[in-house]
This record gives sequence, C-alpha cells and structure tokens, in this order.
Amino acid sequence: MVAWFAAHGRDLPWRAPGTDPWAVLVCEVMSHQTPVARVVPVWLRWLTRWPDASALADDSPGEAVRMWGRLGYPRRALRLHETAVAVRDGHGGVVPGTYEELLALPGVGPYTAGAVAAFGFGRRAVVLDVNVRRVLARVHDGADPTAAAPTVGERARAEALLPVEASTSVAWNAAVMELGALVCTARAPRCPECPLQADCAWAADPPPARSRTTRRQPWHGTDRQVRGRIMALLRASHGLVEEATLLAVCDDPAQARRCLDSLAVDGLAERADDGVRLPL
DNA sequence: GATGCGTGGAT
DNA sequence: TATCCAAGCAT
Repeated sequence: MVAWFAAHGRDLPWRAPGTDPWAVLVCEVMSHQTPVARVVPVWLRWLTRWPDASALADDSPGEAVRMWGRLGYPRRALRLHETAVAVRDGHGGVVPGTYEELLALPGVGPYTAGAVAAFGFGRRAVVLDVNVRRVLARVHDGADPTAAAPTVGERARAEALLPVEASTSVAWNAAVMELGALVCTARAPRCPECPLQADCAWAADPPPARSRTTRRQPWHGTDRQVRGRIMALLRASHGLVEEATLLAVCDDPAQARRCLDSLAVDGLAERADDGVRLPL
C-alpha cells in the first residue's frame, strides 16, 4: 500500500513538506465533493491572499465567497470563514489538533476532522472519505458502499485496519485514499494495477451490474441552478446588484424570488436599501 | 435517515 | 445528449 503510494501518488501542492494544519484544513474543505484538479489553483490563490486563519477572519465573508469562485457549494466558503473566526477568537489563531476540537468547527464533519488530525498534525485518525469507503467495501464485501453516510460498522472496520503507529497510519490513510482516487475508481476500476487485487473480494468476483439505490436529483430548472446563477452575478459585482437583475436569472419569478430568499437566509446574499451584495 | 446544496469534466 | 461523479456537511 504505502509502497504503491510512494511510486504512484500524485504530487499535490498540499503534500509538500511544511504545509501547516490551516492549509490542510482549507484544502480538505475545498475538496468536499469537488475534483482535486479544480481545487489546486483556488487553494494556491487562497493561501497567498490569506496565509493563516487570522488573516481570513480579518477579511469579510463576502470576499471568501468571491475567492471561492466556481468551486461549488459556496456555503463552504462561509463556513470556512466562520471556522477562521473560531480559530482566531477561540484558539488563539492556532488550529486545534484533536479530533473532537476539529469536529466542533463549522463545516468540519467526521471526514474533515480526521483528515486534518492525520495530514495536518500527523496523528492516528480514521479518515473515511468516499475513496477509502469504496476500497474497504470492495476488498471486504465485493460491493460498493451505500450512498448513505458511513455506518458504525464501516468505521469500526477502518479503525481495525488502521496501523497502530501514528506516522504509519498517516501514510496508510493517504495511500488508501489515493488508491480509491486513481485505481479503485467508481467507474471502470483498474484492478490489474491494484496492489490489493490478490486479497480483494471485488476483484475475485466482480458484480455484474450497478444497482441504483437512490435517484439522483435532476439539474435543469432546479433551485440549485438558479441559486448558482444568482451567486455568479453577485461574485462578479463588487457593489450592489439590483434585485430585478438577480430575479431575471430564470423565467419563473416565484422561483427566482424563492432562491434569492434562501440565499439571504443562508447568509450568502445580503439585502441593502437599493440592492443585494455578498455579505460584509 | 433522507434531502438539499454547485460545478464542470468524463463517459 | 444525458447521466455520472468528484477528499461531505447540516438539517
């Protein structure tokens, strides 16, 4: 596993020696449901502008949302800004190092808390992202994990497999995650290239077809699409945007209104007297 | 536990 | 062209 990673792991910028926990946290949050290739340039620009948590906390949430650009799920930018404030005001500007403290930060869930503990602090922590889940489930069960959140059983198995020694566990986490991203992929896994092939239930008996358990949400005409269009207009403007301009992003005025309202509730848009803008 | 939440490249 | 999918989290 670890040898495979040394030979085939990607040379991602946050894997450079000396990357501090805050930079790791930023990269982990940006990577939620987002391809790594899209994260890299934003992460580099982000840390150039705000090298640490306090620098981000001292700027406005709206600037964080603007810098987030088209990464998607812009509420993550808001939560990352909230986390920066929490680190500045509650932890003396230093990212806390325990799983429990990390989990308490806004926008930080079980995956991110484990990833920062492991990759930011070198600690032994279960890192259960979709890649690790897929690798472990296929090796053990010969089937893909469910679409639902990880079960206690999955977590227990990951814990049981995780090497005891801290630095070894960090390397193991990185290797399994990378294996899931590059070899044990969701579609068309490259089993002949996999170091676990000999011990893998999936490789021994590949399932014939994919079973679709949950129906995916359609895209065209959804509130998500309309919200995205409104946010794109707000990011592009450094001042107020006329509400009528924002409401023109789709044909259905009621939907446009609903979406603008929901963005305001989320804190992604702020209404002023004569327009709308990103939060100050 | 099921839903909602962006975006764009790959197939 | 339509669907799948990518380092999840909050409600």
